[in-house]
Amino acid sequence: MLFAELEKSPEHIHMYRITPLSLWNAGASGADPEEILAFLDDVSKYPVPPNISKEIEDAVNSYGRLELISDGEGGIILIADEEDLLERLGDSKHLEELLLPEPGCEQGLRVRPECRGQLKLALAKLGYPPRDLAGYHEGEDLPVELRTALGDGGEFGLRDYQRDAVEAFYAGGAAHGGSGVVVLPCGAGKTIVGMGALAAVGKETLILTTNITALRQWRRELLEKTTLTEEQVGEYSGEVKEIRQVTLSTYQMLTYRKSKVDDFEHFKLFFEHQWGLIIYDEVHLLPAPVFRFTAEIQATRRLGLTATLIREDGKETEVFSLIGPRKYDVPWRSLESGGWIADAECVEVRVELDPELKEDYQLAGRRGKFRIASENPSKLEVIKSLVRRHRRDHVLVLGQYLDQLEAVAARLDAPLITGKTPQQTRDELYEGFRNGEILTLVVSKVGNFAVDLPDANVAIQISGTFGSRQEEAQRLGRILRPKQDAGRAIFYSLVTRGSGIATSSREQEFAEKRQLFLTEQGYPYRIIEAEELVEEVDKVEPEREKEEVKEVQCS
DNA sequence: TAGACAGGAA
DNA sequence: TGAAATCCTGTCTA
Repeated sequence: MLFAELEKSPEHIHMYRITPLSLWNAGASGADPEEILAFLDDVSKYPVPPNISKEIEDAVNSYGRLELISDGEGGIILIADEEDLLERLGDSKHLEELLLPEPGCEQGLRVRPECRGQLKLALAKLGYPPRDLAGYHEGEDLPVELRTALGDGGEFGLRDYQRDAVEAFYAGGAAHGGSGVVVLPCGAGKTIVGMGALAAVGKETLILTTNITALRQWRRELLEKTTLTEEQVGEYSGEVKEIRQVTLSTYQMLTYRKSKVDDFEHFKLFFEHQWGLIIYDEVHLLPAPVFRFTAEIQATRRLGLTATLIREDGKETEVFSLIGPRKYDVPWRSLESGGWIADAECVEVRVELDPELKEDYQLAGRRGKFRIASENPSKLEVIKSLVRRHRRDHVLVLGQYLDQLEAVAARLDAPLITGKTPQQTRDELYEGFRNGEILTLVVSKVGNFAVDLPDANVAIQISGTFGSRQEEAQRLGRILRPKQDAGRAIFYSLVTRGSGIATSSREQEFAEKRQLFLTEQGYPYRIIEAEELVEEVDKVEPEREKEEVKEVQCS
């Protein structure tokens, strides 16, 4: 039962924040306020104050007090569970332009159909997110089935949680099912859920992704795992402009404008076909203008897929209102126990700031401090030790600053991939990493989004964006694909320790924020001191290395 | 007509 | 808070 978000997690304490949005999501997924209150009473030292219980109850129940329904003739009516509420809304200045002027019908307020999205957003801001039961336009039929058996005899079917996700999304069937967000960790098969939804809906579909690699990956998987043929799947990108029964495109394509004042040229893609379903891949990265488009196509079924609903820009309400409520969510840890994703351990390594930089650090401004702490050269030694300890593992070194990454790559004598690296070189390096010729790979921010980045079992994060929880989740996801030998995955995060007594560094503060999401998902961070780590590696590893050499000689 | 590259956008 | 990466388009070259 998810009805709160982790806000802070200082040692041994988790601080959750209960927000209207978190309660709406709970309400939308069928949570009972009684259950939530019972849970709170159960874990509270003192009884929950009555006014708080009331607020929680109201918030959970406020999702669904309003409903958008169809009048059967193409019109949309807003109805409420109480006359008063409806009256107040009818008088509201904020809603005036979104409703039709005539009082119209007995049941409720008539909505301007083209304002359906905006109205939902406005009502959510007023604290009454409506349940949208106004239905969807049909869209062109497109019978699709998942190939349940692959040619090589391997069974391919939906895993239980994937089937549950599809069902949760499409609950209510053709009339009502069909808008919402499914939250699944990287590597848990979000594309499969998308295909399941596509098959369930059985209509022409538009799929939007963040980049071309993801687009191609979708295309490949669609052709491999469904009955769709090459002729039915089209790519609408900078290179190719096909519009087929299933069309794949990128957000950047839709948001492209020649200049700031021009129109969005490719917006028409939304109206080009009678799409029965739109799939938003990585919905947490949805660019702001796409919300505007989405507000205009509320009569089309929408599925949002994401590993984390967190948006660093705080546009969660927009996602909730315009794409739909959270329909399905599994804690990462529970997929781990099912063996669908690898066991992972998170370790924060605290590193002393290089003495020569201490003065600079003191004098630097807020952002200067973060940069100096992030690029702390003392991290080099620690990285070296970690790589030495994991010399038989597949290690990814992830960082934010190019200078720093170059220094690390040079020191480790490992290849570096940045945004400037040509695709061909990337492919070669990825291939080398995949087949074990390369054991350590240094990767810049490209690693956050590159779907083709091979799996590793050890990740060392040496610097990252200002407290981005999303990035942290993305990076952990890199090592979560289940390993054949059931080996454990380890995620190291290097953080410069605060210089003063009992003060944290700027980097530490951000690191704490970054770690929230993982803590929420059940991945606690173990903290170790860099000095101890280096010492231990220096003590233990030479012995092991000798043994390894012996083994090699014997064989 | 493909590939390389620069420039703009968010 | 700021740096880095990406994609799309248009132009130039061979």
